[in-house]
Amino acid sequence: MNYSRQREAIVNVLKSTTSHPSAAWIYDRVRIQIPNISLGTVYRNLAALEKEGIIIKVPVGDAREHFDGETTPHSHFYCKNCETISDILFDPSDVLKKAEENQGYEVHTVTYTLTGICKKCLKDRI
Amino acid sequence: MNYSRQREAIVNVLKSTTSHPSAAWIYDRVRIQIPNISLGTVYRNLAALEKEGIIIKVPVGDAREHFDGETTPHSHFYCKNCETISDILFDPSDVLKKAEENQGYEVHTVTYTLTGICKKCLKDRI
DNA sequence: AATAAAAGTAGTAAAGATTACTGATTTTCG
DNA sequence: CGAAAATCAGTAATCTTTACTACTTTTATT
Repeated sequence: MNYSRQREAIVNVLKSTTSHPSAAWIYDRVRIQIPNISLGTVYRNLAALEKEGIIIKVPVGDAREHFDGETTPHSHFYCKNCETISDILFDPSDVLKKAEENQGYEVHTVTYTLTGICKKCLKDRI
Repeated sequence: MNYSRQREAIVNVLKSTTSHPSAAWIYDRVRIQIPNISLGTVYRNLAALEKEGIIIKVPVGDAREHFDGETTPHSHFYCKNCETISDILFDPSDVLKKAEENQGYEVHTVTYTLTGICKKCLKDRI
């Protein structure tokens, strides 16, 4: 994997947010630094970075890819109302071992995915 | 929620497979029974059924929605190579309670989401 | 430093997935 | 039965992702 200014900027954007953004959001942010970067470049690099394990994908089931620069084991809550993804501190890595030992998978990532209504939306009485 | 033949057919297709299909796959199957059903109808009903808790969405992070007619607590493995989603038996419901009690969320669904390479693909030496 | 192969990019087009809209049909319930 | 509400088919529009191509940058080697 050779160096590229574009990829470095993408990683920096992703490592400096906790918002689990989509490709389009990352594109908008990186364009502040590199105005003529192409959306295809963002997608290509996100895929490459994920393959290398430098970033991970966050599964939430909303028909969009979301990415996370934080790769240490943790979990995610997806609010169906405001569509925000928040980190939750549960560490699922014991499950990784169990799945590899008992079920024969080669496991790359594990996360709990919780869906429901977040604190803020509950308070705002949606 | 009023009755409709289309919705009943969609539920039946979904309850009779363990493949965690996408909307397009469900559409193709339902069309065998109801040839002039519309894709929009499939999407609308899947969303309505999910809202009612009759089916759930399976989060895998592949930029597509996947649905599951099995709503009892279990977990999912997504193979990055063959893109198959398989059930794994881990019950994550203790985490649901913890999240509601300690973190104040209203939790609707919880699942472990594992990604990696499945047994079959490992054997086939991809 | 010069240079050639490999890797990466911008820009655009195409494909795939989902949502929105409209006028017609079906369901429900008095 | 008959009217209001819900649902539908068909289509268009939008959003998301991938593919392609000619050009540029990086890397390794001299």
